[in-house]
Amino acid sequence: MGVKTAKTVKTLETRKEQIHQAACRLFHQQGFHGTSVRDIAQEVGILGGSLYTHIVSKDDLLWEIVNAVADRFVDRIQEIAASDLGVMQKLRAAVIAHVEEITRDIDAAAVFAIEWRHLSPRRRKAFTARRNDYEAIFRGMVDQAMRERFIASNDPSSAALFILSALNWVFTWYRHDGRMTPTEVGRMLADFIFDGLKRRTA
Amino acid sequence: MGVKTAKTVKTLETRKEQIHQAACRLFHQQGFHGTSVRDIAQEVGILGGSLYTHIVSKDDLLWEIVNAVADRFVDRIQEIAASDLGVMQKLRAAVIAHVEEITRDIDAAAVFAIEWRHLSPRRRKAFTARRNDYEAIFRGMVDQAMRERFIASNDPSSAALFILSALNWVFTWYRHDGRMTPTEVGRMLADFIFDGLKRRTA
DNA sequence: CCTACCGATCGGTAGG
DNA sequence: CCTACCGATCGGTAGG
Repeated sequence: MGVKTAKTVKTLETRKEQIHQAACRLFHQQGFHGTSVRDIAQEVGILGGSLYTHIVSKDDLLWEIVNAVADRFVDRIQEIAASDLGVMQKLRAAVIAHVEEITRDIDAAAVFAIEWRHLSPRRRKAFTARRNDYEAIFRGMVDQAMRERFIASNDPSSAALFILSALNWVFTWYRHDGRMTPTEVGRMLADFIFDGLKRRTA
Repeated sequence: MGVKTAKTVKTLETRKEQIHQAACRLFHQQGFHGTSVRDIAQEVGILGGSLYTHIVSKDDLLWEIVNAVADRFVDRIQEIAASDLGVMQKLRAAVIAHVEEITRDIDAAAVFAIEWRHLSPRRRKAFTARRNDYEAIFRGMVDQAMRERFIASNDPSSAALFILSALNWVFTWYRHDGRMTPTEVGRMLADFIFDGLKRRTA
């Protein structure tokens, strides 16, 4: 037994990570309530009851998944907000980061976007609060861009909702075997959002 | 008993309509697999087994709901496509119509957007085909607008996905007690999509 | 539309 | 991590 004891790259994952990955895939494909703990266990090669050595409850598993995604979103935008970029560059960077995070793991992104509704009421509330914080940072950037007269509208809430809407649906159509990288898609969407589709006649 | 025999406006609905409405609400709030046929039955004041006088199966109920929504989307865009409007006016009208249909019944729109995944495999395929047809009409308009040089990009697929993304997320945040009507939201989003958020410096 | 029921499966646990 | 099990609930049906 030397230093490289891993049989394959796959088995470097801990069982916990395997369970998270399997749960993401199944929650995305079949929905939270359409996935049984036995489905998840089977995917990692154990029986249903044995899952409970690794998880507290099915609800707790969902909670860990959506929180891991939320952590990444919040980290990315806080770093951008704290940078010394101009406000329009910050907004562009935030759009690209959002697309990068959504496409990093489509299954996890889908669970984050859709299945969080099925958290227990207490946790659903906590999740909504975190997402509101994230969106508030976004809205703050939009507001500043309006005050600095880069953005035309005077309704930062609606403009922020427009941006986030355009981004949040990406998980339904992005394909990793397509012709664009996540960053390229992010840049393209940033162009569409800030410059619009219409040809500038100037 | 005169002409106006209805006890309340509510009881004018047929039992079938009551069931559809209750199912939409519950499928949206709890998800398809998180809603039992007994939940739906309780909402209309009968027992679980009695539902089956009105529906064939739970899957069939979901199918009827998503198809009713699909019918409305397709009707609206076909009427616009067949009109004699200019291509940019058609696109604007299609954006507004899409928002109007999504906000007409938020519960139904959510089931249409999200819960269709839980249809039986055969019906899921049929649903995807219908949605692809709808999106193809949208994409055709975008393509024509590019050929007529109204739209700058030369990638109609990506531009159409951008538009539909911006619209399809609206069901998560539109509130009927908010300050804008569906048509106003549609017009605003059309402005954002085609003109962009950035102030035109011309 | 209800009563009464079907077999299957659910999330989760005890004890090893 | 498995064996064996818990009470609860699932979608759906027969017979009235």
